[in-house]
Amino acid sequence: MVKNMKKKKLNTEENILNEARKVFMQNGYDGTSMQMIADVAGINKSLLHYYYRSKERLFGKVFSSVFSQFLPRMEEIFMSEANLEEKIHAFVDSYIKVFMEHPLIPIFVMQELSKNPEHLADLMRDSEVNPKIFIEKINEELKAEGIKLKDPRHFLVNLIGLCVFPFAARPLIQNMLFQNDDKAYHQFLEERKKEVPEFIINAIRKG
Amino acid sequence: MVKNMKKKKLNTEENILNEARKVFMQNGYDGTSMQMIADVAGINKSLLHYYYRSKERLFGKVFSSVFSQFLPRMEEIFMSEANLEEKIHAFVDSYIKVFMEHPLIPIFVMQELSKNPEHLADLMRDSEVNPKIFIEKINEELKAEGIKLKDPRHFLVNLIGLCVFPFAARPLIQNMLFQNDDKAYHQFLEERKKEVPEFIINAIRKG
DNA sequence: GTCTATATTGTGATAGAC
DNA sequence: GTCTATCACAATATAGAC
Repeated sequence: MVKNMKKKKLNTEENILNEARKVFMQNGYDGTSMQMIADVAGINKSLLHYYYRSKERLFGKVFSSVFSQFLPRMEEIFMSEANLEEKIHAFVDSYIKVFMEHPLIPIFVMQELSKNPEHLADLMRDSEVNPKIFIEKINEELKAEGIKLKDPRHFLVNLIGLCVFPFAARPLIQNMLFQNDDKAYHQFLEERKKEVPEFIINAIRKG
Repeated sequence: MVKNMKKKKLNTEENILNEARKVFMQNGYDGTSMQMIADVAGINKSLLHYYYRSKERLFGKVFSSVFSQFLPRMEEIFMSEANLEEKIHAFVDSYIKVFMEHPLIPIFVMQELSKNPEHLADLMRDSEVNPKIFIEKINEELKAEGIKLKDPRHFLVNLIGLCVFPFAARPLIQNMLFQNDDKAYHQFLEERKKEVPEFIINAIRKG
């Protein structure tokens, strides 16, 4: 009765976006051709242009969808009513989880933003996330806990960096530290859900 | 009297490698064409092939030169006779310095390794760096200082991640936390030479 | 060693039949 | 909406003159 009961075969437009997302994330903008996307999506090259006009526009849609998948979490977690330790745990747990499901997000986002930093302005305008009040909120939070930091931005960068880096540098880490053992690397990531919060909390208490 | 007294005009082969390095680091492998390199190097496209046979081979030379610029530092610092705190300071200071001079290294290396992880095997074979004894050395170091960590690999990943991340995620950080102010971002990096070691040492002492 | 010219394939994009 | 055919151009790479 309801539309879209069949598992696959959502409308073509959404299907293209989903498949384009996979291909772009795997190969980057420059490493992806419209032909590759068409093949993966099981349609003709021309249809891509029919729905999205150009490669750049299609990529734009893909990128902002990826971007909005991880950015809002940050604010959401830190604006909640939990205490600081709980927030740190929630933050780390949430991000390690997303990245374990979508391991290509970090390197994809950083790579493409590195090539086109100017696109960030547009993305931030649409995102409803206000970095300034966000930072101010974290600052209050730290003060309330009696933690004196010269600049809360170091705290935030450390927090995010410790979550992101193991995914961005996966090949290096997995090769050098785990002899390319997938299982061992995976377990390492699981451990970090506890290790990273402990590390951070130790680092900032007293000081 | 001596050869190469003229500042520029080293031999063509080296010149190509230097310019190719800049272009590849800025645009990545897929985002770079042989024409771009030829233009920047001020020579003809064909000469690139004359000296390096193919784009892939030229890229290979570039990549391994970049790779060997930052990998050996790691072992060098940790194999020295300094104590743990000194090593952490030396490590952070050394890497933040290199990356401030060559800010594109982190994202370039991670991006290209992410696309071709299999190349790491070759690079490691040439590099004289043995990760296994390196990790063991750090482990002993930590024990000698009375620091009990379940796995020294978390320590190492944290240490590297805290240095690398601010460069890999520069656009995000600079936009969201510093309103795209170059000066402020630069000062932030300078601060991290002190902030990061303090952060780490706090985190691991006792436990 | 360095150039011009060219071969070959792939690219993003559009026109037009159905 | 979806396809085929095609355009104009850029890509890597090679051959051959100088």
